[in-house]
Amino acid sequence: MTMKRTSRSSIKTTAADPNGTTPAPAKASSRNDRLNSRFLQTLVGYNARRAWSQISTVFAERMAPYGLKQVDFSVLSLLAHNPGATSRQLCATLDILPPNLVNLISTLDSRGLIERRPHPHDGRAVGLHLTPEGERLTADAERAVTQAELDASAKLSTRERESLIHLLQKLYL
Amino acid sequence: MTMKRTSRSSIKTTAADPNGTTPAPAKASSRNDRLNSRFLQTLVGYNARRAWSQISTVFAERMAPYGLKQVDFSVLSLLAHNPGATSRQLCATLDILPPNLVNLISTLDSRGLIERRPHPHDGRAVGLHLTPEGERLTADAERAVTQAELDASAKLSTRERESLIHLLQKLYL
DNA sequence: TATTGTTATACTCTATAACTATA
DNA sequence: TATAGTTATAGAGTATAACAATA
Repeated sequence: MTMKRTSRSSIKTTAADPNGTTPAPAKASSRNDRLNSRFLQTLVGYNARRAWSQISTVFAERMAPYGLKQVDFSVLSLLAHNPGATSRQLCATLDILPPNLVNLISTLDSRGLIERRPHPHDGRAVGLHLTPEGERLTADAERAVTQAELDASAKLSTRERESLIHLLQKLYL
Repeated sequence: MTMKRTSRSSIKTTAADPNGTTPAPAKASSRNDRLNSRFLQTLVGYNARRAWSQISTVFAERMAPYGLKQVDFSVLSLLAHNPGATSRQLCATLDILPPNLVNLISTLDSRGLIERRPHPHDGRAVGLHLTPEGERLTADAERAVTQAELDASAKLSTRERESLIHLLQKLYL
């Protein structure tokens, strides 16, 4: 498996200089690397993409020990709370296309994390269920994700974090 | 040019039923397509990705007449406010990798929207500038983007929109 | 020795068309 | 005729290694 690069931005920013705005030390380039991006920063879309990218990095790091990518985790978590769900339902809920779910499901099956059972009412469909091992791994991963989220949004207060989520949901729900 | 699919979600939701939670009409599938995704909805990352995806769709539609994708627009807008910027600076600002900017810059050049001039102080670098046509198109595109953003975030008040942007920037800046 | 811009390339993500088996 | 799951495949997005010219 090829790893996503750990993080570009985390190389350039530190806890002491989280904004990366400190004047460059003497050894750095004489030109200023950062451009004026004031207009882009007035856009919800631009900021949402940048923020998501930042959180993604933390997410990927914390999920690596479990061998899960974001979609993998989303599928497992949905199955934990919706046993017997079908591929079609996962696709509708996560807004992904059926062909792109096939290999993912197949891999989770091969790893022994999920099980395909005939659907009780529809011979075409397949009900997906977590195995006991899948349930354990998903529960662990959910705890790790919750912690990763808190770490990635450490600059926000609890109220700010809740407010942010509420505002984001107003955009897409 | 291949068009990104206009929008999955906008087909399934309407102004009258923005959440898509209304019980399915008689003709629809007997099973409920939507799963319980309460856990995922507690995650900033998940919500940011979904919200960005939603805005992306609107953005792509509105930028299609200009023949611009998101990165294209970001580059043009940065050059409008930072004439003479280098590829290296664009990469650092937008968090993209140099090899992935080459064709993009080359295409904008071929279209006559930007110009490459020798850098005044550094023989290795190339200063990028908008052409008059590039300036006109960028100004038009910026107005269209501003309007697209307002439309895509129409469910938010001005204060909410500003608050959302502020909270997102706390995550990545 | 380090950096800018570039080429070539590979891997992942996302999308469409078309097939099968069931309904 | 429509839907669930699948196959094959194409295109976009993102990543690394390595090179030439310049600092």
